[in-house]
Amino acid sequence: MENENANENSLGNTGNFIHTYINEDLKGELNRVHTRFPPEPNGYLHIGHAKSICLNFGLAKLYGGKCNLRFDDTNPAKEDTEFVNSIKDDIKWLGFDWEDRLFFASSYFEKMYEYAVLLIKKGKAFVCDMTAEEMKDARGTLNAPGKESPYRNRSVEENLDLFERMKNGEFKDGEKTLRAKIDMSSANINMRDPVIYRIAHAYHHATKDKWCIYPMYDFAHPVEDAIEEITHSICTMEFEDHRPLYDWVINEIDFPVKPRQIEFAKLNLSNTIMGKRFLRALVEEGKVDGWNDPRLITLSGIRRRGYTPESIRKFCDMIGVSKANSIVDTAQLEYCIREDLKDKTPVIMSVLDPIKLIITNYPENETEMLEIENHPENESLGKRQVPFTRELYIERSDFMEEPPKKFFRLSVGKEVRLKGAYFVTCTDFVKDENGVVTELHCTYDPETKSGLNFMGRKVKGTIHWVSVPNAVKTKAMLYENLTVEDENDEKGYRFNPNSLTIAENCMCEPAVKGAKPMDRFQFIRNGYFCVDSKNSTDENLVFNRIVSLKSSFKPNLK
RNA sequence: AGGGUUGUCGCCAAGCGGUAAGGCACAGGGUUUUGAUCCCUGCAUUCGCAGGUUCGAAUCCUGCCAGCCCUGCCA
Repeated sequence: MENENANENSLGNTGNFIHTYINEDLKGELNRVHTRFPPEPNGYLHIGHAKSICLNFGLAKLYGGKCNLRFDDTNPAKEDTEFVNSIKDDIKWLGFDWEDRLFFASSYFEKMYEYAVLLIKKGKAFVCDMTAEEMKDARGTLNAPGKESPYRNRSVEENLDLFERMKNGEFKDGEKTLRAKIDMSSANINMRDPVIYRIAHAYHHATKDKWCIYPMYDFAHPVEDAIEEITHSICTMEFEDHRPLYDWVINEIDFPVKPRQIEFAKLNLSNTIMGKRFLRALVEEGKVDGWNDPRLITLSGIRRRGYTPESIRKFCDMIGVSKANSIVDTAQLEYCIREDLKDKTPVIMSVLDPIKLIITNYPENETEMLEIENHPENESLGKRQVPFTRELYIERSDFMEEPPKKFFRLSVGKEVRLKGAYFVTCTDFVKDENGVVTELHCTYDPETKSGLNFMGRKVKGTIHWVSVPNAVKTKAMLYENLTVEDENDEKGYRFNPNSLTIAENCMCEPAVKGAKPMDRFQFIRNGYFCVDSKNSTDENLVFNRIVSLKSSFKPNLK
């Protein structure tokens, strides 16, 4: 057990409060750490789940312990095998391994039933005939105690008989429940004789039609943890006031191992809605391209967008774990992916919004092959040949008819460097009937060829370009936040109709030919891009912009 | 007299009685054939507020204030 200095993560960050708790426990009787990640298979995992996965698997690794993957499938109405598969894929993708410890709450149903019977025999549980409505009325309020159920004092024998008949399907949904007998006047509403078993004649994804009664979370979860000999059961803050009930179940059943429930604050990201309801609505209304739309913060969406598992893990390490509810700045996530990609991603030229640049003093049918490095610092990425011709595409935003001060790009009379090629000076431009610039005329200076170490004069700007006859036309998907703030909306936000911009005429240099789904490039000055795994083909490449580059360029500075 | 919990820089977050770590963001400077990267530099006399204890308090005590969660046969 390497617990002495086990309070630093991979970033060398100091530990969080959970390390403190575990270190304390390890000084006592406990000599091992065993955690679990317990998703309900009722939807897709998102980045908030990644925080929990990194926490649970990370703790196990840190303390030389284990972490189980357990599907908490106690509510057949919401769950499906489709989700268990996607959840497994996402966890693997994130880089974590549950080894041979894949469990399902549903595989414990038999044992759970026996434990429920045990509680009945101890006089700690009873079958209740109240309807949901009656129960609600009797529960009391935040300020007033509840009333005891008239069925609370049934004999053990009667309870045993009734509970067995519940199991045997003699009653309809909602007709009866099994309730823990605790305290209807507790200030903690969770302790007011909570329902621990309900009747649901429903098809379960794993147990099919075997059961028609299902345990409630508050009963099932501590039992699952105890069966798996979990030492630390880590969950989110909203379960904090369920902990007395968790401990009640553990103690009444008298499990030999007593897992400790520890709560932490779930992740919130600025300008990002994490809620399942919101995500589902977007998918069902067709506002996004399925659960893996690259704008979504589902793990499948983020993966398709081009985020790496390393970047997500780094992010989770970076934001830390605490009990304070907080909103993490999305800039931190973007920092993590740039940081991960910057040294290992080849840098090539691609023009998102092209206009034509014609070098009037360059021969018409000539093609020069220029050698350009694939990464300014990482030489191991090698070099490539890039064709240069009289007609080029450059970025529309690299020319201004009336440039502000400190505009280091092109305007009539200005000279810039074409990356890896020559200096060019703009002499003239052409507009169409709508006043839109369509073409630039420039002259180049042969002496300024890249690599010749020309020192005659300097230019402030270097812009990227793509040879017109050699350009590979592709599509680039540019993303923004899915929502925008809206004070007039009751939710405080609304769908952002501009969350997707498609650059239909994205002109790339030939280096992109043969790119396969999930291949990543830095398009110089434009950001990191990833070949879309859904819509891209060899003939028609589609790129997703993972993230733009940071920029200190302030276009408004006059 | 409901219960639980949180409050340290714009955003995360260490700190656990010895005189405010770190990261992101931001600002300034240097390098640069990406206005990127990289490299420096700056960025809380102060820890929700008010008292108290102490030689000494973000850390202990008291009282306020604010945020979040809880009245599913969801998890």
